[in-house]
Amino acid sequence: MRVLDIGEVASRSGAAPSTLRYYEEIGLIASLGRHGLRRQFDADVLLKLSLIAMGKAAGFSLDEIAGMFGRDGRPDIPRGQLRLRADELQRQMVELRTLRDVLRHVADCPAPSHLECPTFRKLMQAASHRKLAYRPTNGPRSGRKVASKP
Amino acid sequence: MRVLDIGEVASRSGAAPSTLRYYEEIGLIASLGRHGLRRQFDADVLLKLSLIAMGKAAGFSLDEIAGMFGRDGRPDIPRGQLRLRADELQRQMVELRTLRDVLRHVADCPAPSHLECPTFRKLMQAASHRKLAYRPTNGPRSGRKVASKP
DNA sequence: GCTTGACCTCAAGCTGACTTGAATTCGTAC
DNA sequence: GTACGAATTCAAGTCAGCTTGAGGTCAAGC
Repeated sequence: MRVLDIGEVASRSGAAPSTLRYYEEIGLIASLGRHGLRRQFDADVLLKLSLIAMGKAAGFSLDEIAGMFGRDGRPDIPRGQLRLRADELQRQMVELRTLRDVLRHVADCPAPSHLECPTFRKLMQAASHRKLAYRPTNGPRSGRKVASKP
Repeated sequence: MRVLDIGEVASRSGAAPSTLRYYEEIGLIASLGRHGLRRQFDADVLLKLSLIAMGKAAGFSLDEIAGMFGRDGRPDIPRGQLRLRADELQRQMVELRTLRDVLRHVADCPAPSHLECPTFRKLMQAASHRKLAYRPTNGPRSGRKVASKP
């Protein structure tokens, strides 16, 4: 079992030490113990950090990501829920693709002003059916708090 | 020229009145004036709010969005920036797809623990080349401040 | 044995995008 | 003319996800 100290985890994962400390504080990752003052981590933490990075990239909050790990720190989500999440990601992807296409169109459209471009106006029409809603910071949903393990 | 008061703009756009006031405060939208205390808006503001919504969905900050309107209040979006953003959306999509695949795999994988499943590990390997980096709140970049018009 | 440099803790600060609350002011309907 | 409801202002609060800074501690290398 390889043991890494925080500095190494930091440089390998790209996360700042302060971030790792923060993650530990909120119970998202766990350290094995200390060497003097220095936190020591199992090398597995790198894998977990990758998962966390992916989750963040996908728009999940840290709370939600934390909910995806079981008591033993292993990923452990009811399979049905996983499939639901996957489907939601699928939908999100479709939205992103649409948006990407809009942006590309607008970037390449030769009309002097976008308001004069019929394609743009049409896209705007389509978009304006969507309602604005406030979502504090990022992430599709905020729910349970990250629990610090007792 | 249709004139709407703030309540109507709010209900049509889905943005809360407080949000509209906030947008006006930072110079993102402008009101025509008042009827008594009530702000009055040109109906055009709805289009602008749609644009703002799209911009937000695309990951632009309000600052950036504000920068996309010319002096006359018409959208005037730098094409290069749009392409960059589209490319970033592309990358985000790829991440989402990977995560979706991970989730789907995990949902269907019969291995007792995912960490022991070679497929899982391989997917994670692929993902782990990505570095984590802190981006304060949302949006890939924060830049100029929204200027209130003099 | 001393220095060095990376780590530690703890509280506080920051960013963006709003919301909330208290106290107030209107226009309109009765 | 008075009550009502919706809007107003302003300062302060909120949220996530960290970073920063001051002051302290430790293990390893010389």
